[in-house]
Amino acid sequence: MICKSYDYFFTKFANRANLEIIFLLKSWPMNVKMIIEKTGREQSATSHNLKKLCDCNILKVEKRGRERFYSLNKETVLPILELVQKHIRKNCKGCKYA
Amino acid sequence: MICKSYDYFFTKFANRANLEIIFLLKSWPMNVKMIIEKTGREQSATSHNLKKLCDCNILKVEKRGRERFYSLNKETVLPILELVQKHIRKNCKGCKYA
DNA sequence: AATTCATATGATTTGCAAGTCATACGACTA
DNA sequence: TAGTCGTATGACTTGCAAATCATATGAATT
Repeated sequence: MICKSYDYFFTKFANRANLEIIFLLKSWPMNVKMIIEKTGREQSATSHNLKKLCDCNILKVEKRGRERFYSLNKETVLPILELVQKHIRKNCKGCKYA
Repeated sequence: MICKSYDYFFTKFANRANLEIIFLLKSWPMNVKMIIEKTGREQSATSHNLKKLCDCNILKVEKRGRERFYSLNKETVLPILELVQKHIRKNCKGCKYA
């Protein structure tokens, strides 16, 4: 069924921690330490999250020494976020969390 | 935090049953009975799902007698689905579910 | 070579969203 | 007005994704 891959993709965005990482990396690439500092979450949890985000190419990694720099796949992710923002602004005035 | 409303929105798409409904309603509006028939899922579950999808205006409802017709908010949802499809095709060749 | 630093990994636990079950409700029909 | 049809609702249960915990890895530094 086609829905599977969509589900798989959307799942990554349906998570506060992941979204925080994504929004954070809109500015510039960061290594794990920086990401942890900014988000205030656990190292291990963050590492798991980063892996999943890489799995479907929402993020990409680059190794430098013992650090790893994660960057956002802006080409496809930013336009999606824009459309979603548009929807939220237009349609979610009365919504629970908007 | 801004992420909340995004999370809330994306959660609706990160679910097989919901996605099936969304894709189904790309063709035309349907009442609950039709939706159940096509998806093969439980009436009660479907009703819960439909409610959530309406909550953030991914779907809208129209009452006709004792039936309720659900239709997709094509204006904002279709463009999002297209971009996501694009991402999946490009970036998820080797992904678990793509 | 031992230690520390940056990060990943695997196993386990846990929280919560989604499904189930039972029931309610309102609109139509006989 | 009793019954049934289409759908919603609320309480309860459950499955699974995400967080946690403990440990590993590999690269730098001493």
